Amino acid sequence: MARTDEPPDRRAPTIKDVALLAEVGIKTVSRVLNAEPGVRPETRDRVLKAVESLGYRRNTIASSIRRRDRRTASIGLVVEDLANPFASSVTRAIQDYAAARSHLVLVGSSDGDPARERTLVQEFGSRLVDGLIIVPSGADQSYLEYERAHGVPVVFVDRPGKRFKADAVVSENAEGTAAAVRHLAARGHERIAFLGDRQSVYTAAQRLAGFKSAMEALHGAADKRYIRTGLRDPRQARDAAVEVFGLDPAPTALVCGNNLAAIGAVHALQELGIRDRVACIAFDDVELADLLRPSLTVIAQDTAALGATAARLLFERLDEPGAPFRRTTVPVRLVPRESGEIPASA
Amino acid sequence: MARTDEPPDRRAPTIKDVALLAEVGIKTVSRVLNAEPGVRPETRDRVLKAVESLGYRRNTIASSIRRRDRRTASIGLVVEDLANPFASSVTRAIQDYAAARSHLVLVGSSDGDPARERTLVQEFGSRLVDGLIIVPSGADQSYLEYERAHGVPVVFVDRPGKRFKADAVVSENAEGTAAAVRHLAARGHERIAFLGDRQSVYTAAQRLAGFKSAMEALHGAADKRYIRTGLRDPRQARDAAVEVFGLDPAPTALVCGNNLAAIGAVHALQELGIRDRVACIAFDDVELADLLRPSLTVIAQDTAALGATAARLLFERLDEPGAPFRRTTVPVRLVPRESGEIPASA
DNA sequence: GTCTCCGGTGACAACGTTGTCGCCAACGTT
DNA sequence: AACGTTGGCGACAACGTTGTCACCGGAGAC
Repeated sequence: MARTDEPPDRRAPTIKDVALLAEVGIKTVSRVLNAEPGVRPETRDRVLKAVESLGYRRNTIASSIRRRDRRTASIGLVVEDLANPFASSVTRAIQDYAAARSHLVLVGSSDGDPARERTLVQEFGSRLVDGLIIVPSGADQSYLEYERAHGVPVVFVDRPGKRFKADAVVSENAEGTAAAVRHLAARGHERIAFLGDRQSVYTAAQRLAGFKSAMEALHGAADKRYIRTGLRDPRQARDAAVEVFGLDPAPTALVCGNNLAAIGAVHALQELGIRDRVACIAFDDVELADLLRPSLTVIAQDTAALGATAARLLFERLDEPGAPFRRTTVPVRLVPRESGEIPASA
Repeated sequence: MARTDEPPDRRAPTIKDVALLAEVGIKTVSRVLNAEPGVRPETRDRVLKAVESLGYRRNTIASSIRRRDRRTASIGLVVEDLANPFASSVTRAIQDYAAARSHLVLVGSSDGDPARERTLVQEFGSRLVDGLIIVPSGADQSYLEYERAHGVPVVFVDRPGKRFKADAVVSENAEGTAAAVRHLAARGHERIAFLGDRQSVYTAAQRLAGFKSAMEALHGAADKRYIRTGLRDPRQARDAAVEVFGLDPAPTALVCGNNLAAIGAVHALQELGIRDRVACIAFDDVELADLLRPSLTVIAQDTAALGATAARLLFERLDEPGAPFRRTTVPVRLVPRESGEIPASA
């Protein structure tokens, strides 16, 4: 007995259905849909009417498997953690750029795990993305040769990849911390502490390097006891800050290498009751930074530019695969608020 | 003359290449890849060796067009603005749930524009996503009937859809603001102000409703002069707060309907110099809320649960298309900090 | 020895689309 | 009148995969 309780037509209409209804060949439908020449206006109208009345929608992925360029009009993005405001802001900018070129974005979070990053890239690859934008983790992105060999270009964002040359966009990290140091020095600070992430993370290393070179230019050299790295979360940053400000003499100012360090550090200063006396500048702008007391001076990254540039580089690479690789930098901006203005004598 | 400067083999290897190398038929390769029974272990090994040596990777989308279930192992997600921490946090939770089932997530931002939402859904549809998770905007989601008719289930998150019945997960918005009111009332407050978004936004309406009913239960009714809605950004919220706290008698406490309103309101209280005297509870947790002085009491939404539940509902719907629709609610949590403890007499 | 059955396998169609090619009618040119 | 050209169009192959089916050889039943 025939089953009649099935939904009548689960399948979406295809060009075959359209062709049948419009009484033309399937190729003519394809021509109309792709705006190819060689179709009489009245035939075109018949096809469009059939498309309309069936609610036909092109099957992009079936089309892509047959098309010469194989493009799926989608790109893959790997960030460390999409829940992090830095990542989500960059992602949003990439989305907007991609949308303007009618592309969709597949997003995955690697959590800084190279294996997870690689898995995501493979999953993207098997979905035939046209290109990849990656915030690289780990010490080796050479596995990406496979993607490139098969026509999938890669752009790195936030950090350059390792063992794999490709287009990249990064912030001017070293310049940012250097500017922070100069800003503090101009307020009379000489004993400036630094709290940062693991040095294996590109941005963390760059920011410390900028800090050190600016300190050297001013005072000969930075005091190593005031520099703490390898801090992965606010808790570790807090503990490190408590230690550093327990030194004698204690620093009079503090530069934080990222927002997690900043959160921990402000907690520590609060607990120690010296939040009003120690100058503080943090990398990454944070929501509400201007509502803290004292409000927090930050080195803000231009996440919109970071994302938009990464997307631009990718699309330009798609348009011109043979062009030389480019590494672009995006300026950071010191946003002066109260915490950076506290003088050394406080 | 033949062009020899082309890359030697841009095309990724296919099962045909694998079959050739392993000296088997393509169907046997397919069997091995899909772990179908009926392949001798030694044949299997030959195939796997060939897969390995060619670096073969299954073309998921070619496979999906032929497969009976047509699944592409990808889902589409429409949020309002991915750069918003609420959205990115929910997205991250959905990603994780999807990844655990080997699914990828396509994400788009609607910016609250119903037309954009619809465009995104269509783009997702033409990429053959297996399902959709949507934060709906506008007054009519009935266009989703098309997707459902063609086998693409929909789950709403954060707000229910309008004119379209589907699974949905929302926060206990009304309970949240009601709890805030009760919390303030227990500290002696009777004149409590409310700042919120446009009432056409589901969550904003729910939160005001919870506020009003709790006020009625306590004091008979809320004073309408203390209630301001339609606030779209921190600037408008600030202005409204300045007006409300200029009234005589002024409110002694404030409930903010969302984080943007909270930011504006805290600015206003700061400017008016009454930040230490007016109690304040805000919907949505914000980074650094605990570092403000006074630290900000909030009604935190469980974004992780919201996202995970949405994903779970979607996958369960995929597994069982005929089941009755479910609307799930996720509890909110009042996080007591300093600003909620300020007594009415302050 | 013949027949049946079954595990293992491959040839081929099919998915929805685009690329290639050739057909037909209408037209202009010799 | 015969010929080439052109615009408009459709038949069919192909993309990389899975589904259907039939084939082959050997084991077991009679």
